[in-house]
Amino acid sequence: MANTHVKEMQALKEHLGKHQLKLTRQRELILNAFLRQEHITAEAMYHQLAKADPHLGLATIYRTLNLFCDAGLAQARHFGSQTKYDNVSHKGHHDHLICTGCEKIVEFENEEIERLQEEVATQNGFTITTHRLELYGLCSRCRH
Amino acid sequence: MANTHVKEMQALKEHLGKHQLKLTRQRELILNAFLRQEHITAEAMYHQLAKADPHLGLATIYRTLNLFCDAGLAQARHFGSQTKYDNVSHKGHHDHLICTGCEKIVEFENEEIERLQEEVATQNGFTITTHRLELYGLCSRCRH
DNA sequence: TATCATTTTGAGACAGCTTATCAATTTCAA
DNA sequence: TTGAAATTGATAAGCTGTCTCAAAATGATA
Repeated sequence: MANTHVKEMQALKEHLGKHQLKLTRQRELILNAFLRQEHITAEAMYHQLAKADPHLGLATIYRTLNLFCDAGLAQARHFGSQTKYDNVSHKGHHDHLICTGCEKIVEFENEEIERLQEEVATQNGFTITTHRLELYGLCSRCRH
Repeated sequence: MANTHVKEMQALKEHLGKHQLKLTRQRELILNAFLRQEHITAEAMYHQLAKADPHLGLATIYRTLNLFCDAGLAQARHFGSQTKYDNVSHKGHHDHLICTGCEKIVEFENEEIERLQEEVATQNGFTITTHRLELYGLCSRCRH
C-alpha cells in the first residue's frame, strides 16, 4: 500500500528538502492515509489513524495536512465551520458540486470555465495561482 | 443617509412581517451600516458601530447579519477562518478575485461562467441554489 | 393611549475547530 | 556515533460564532 504513492512521496521529500524539514514516520503514515481519500477533515483522519497509531496527536495531523498544502499535495477548503483537505496530487484541479441536502460532493472539471476565469483575471490585471469553485444545490435524490 | 436604502428597508420589513419578527432600532442601524459596505465581518461591523451605539452587542450583529442572509439582503462567505457578509441587495450575485499579496478583493460577474455552471449542474442532476467562485492570485501591483 | 404576549437585546458563558506551547523524542548531516 | 535542529504529543490557549436568560423593546389589541 505504501508503495503505491511513490510519486507523491517524492514530491513531499522534495518539499522537505527545500525547507530544512524532516521526513518522519508520522508524515509517511499520514501521507499514505491521506492519498487514499478524496476529501477528509483532520478530525476524521485522527479517528481513522487511531487504529494504526493510537498515540498520533491531533495537532500533528493538522500540522501535517497543512504541510501537504504547502507542498502542493493537498488543498484546504472551508465548509462552514470545518476545513476539509482535498487530495489534489494525482489529478488536476477539480471543482465541487455540493448537495445541501445530503452533503454529497461531486467533483467536476470544466476547461471552458477555467479558460473564462483566466480571461477575467487578465482583464483585471491578475495572475491566478489557484481558485475555488463550489456549486451548492440539491442533487436529484434530495430534490424530492 | 438612512433614507437612501428605502428599497432594502422595504425588503427587510417584508421578511420580518412574514416571519413574525420585529423591526428594532438595532436592525435599522445595522442595515444602514451594512448597506454601505461591499463585504464586512461581524467583528469589523461591531467596532465600526461602537461609536454609534457603544452598547450594541456582538451577538446582535451576528444575529442580524444572519437575518439579512435569510431575507436575501446578504450572503455569508467563509474566507479562511472568518465569515464575511456580502451586500447582495442592490446588485446580482458576484464573484471575487482575491490578491494573495495585498488582500485586495475585486468583484466581477461573468454570465458565461454562470451559464456553464448551470450546465455542469444539470449534467449531474443538480439544481443549483447558490455558488461561490474565488480566484486567488496576484494583482498587477503585487506581481512586482 | 395603555396593556401585555411575544420578540429582541446585551453580556457573558459556552462550544467547535485550529494553532501555540514546551519538554521529550526523533531525524539526519557531519 | 554525535549533536544541533526539527518534530511530536498532550494540552492549554485562541478565535469565531452560537446559546442562555433576565431585562427591555415591540406592536397588536383593546
